[in-house]
Amino acid sequence: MTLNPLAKHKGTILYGVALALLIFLLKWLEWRLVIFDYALELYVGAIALVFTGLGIWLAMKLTKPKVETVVIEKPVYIEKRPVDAEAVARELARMDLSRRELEVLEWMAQGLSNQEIAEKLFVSLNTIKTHTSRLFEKMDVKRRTQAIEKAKRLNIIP
Amino acid sequence: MTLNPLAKHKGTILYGVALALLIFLLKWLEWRLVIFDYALELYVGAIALVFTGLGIWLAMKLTKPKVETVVIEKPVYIEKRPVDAEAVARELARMDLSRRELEVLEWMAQGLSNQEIAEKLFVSLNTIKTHTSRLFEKMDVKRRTQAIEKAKRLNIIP
DNA sequence: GGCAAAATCACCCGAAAGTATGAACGAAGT
DNA sequence: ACTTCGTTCATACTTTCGGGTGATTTTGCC
Repeated sequence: MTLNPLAKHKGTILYGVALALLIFLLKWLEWRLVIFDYALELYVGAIALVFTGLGIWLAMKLTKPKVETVVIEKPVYIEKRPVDAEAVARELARMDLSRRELEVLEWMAQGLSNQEIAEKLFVSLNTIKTHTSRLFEKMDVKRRTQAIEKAKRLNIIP
Repeated sequence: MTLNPLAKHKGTILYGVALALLIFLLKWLEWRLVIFDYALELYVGAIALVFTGLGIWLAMKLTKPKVETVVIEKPVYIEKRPVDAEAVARELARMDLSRRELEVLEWMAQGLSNQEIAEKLFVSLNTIKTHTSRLFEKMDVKRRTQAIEKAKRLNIIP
């Protein structure tokens, strides 16, 4: 979760505004209720209720969700291709493909044209071209077919 | 999560007790503070603070913890991808690729350009283009990348 | 708040790939 | 002899791909 500077303090700002409104409300209540005998008790009760609610709301807003990790065993069919895991890892690290580039690579290996990939990812054709260019550069290949071949050989792609 | 009847209402009971204690505290404060001029404001402020805290505490205790479930797929290694040999054979028969077309397909999957394949097979570029065209037609694909994908999927190519 | 990387998009140009069509040749089968 | 099929090659044309350059926006991080 990343928040821009405004959103980061949204809670605080909301709290401030809510507090201001409450003070007006309380002043009004003070003025209205002093005419009764049991005004003070009612007033205090109301304040207690309102601020209890405010506390609850605050807590709801501000508590961070607990992250629970669930490990699910999912059967994955693996080719019995003997691979030098270390060499693969080294080459993968050297390539350092970004998430988007990897995504493009995957669709590319599925046989999609740049145009089709662009439509699938909701971006322009030019963007895909840029991605593929950097991809080929990083992977040290000249064509998409070579990229696919290398990716399959390194098990980047099933 | 299963709770016994007592534990189930622990929060409520605690809240009740806390409330009782607070009332005593408030009565005491009321008695102590009425002698000052700004007693009411202080009193109200204290109540607001205390009940805000109470609300937060309540929310913490009573709300179910927000849980973000993160699913981690743990790969379970299984021998080999199960292939429907018959279906593959049927499709292969339907395609009925010639010797030369198969050869071109293999080099294609290695990432070679048409020009490179032509040089490798000692024929002209145009010849390779003809082969690839008929290949795509037979395989019912539009691009070489699709042909490669399909060929790998059907185990025509390692 | 500012920096660096990633992602986005555009334009141009040449290369490669793919489509369409036609044609020549030889081997295999009837 | 005739047909069929695979292979070969060519020309012309369209589409896609890939390289190069530059720019703006978004995002992650310190």
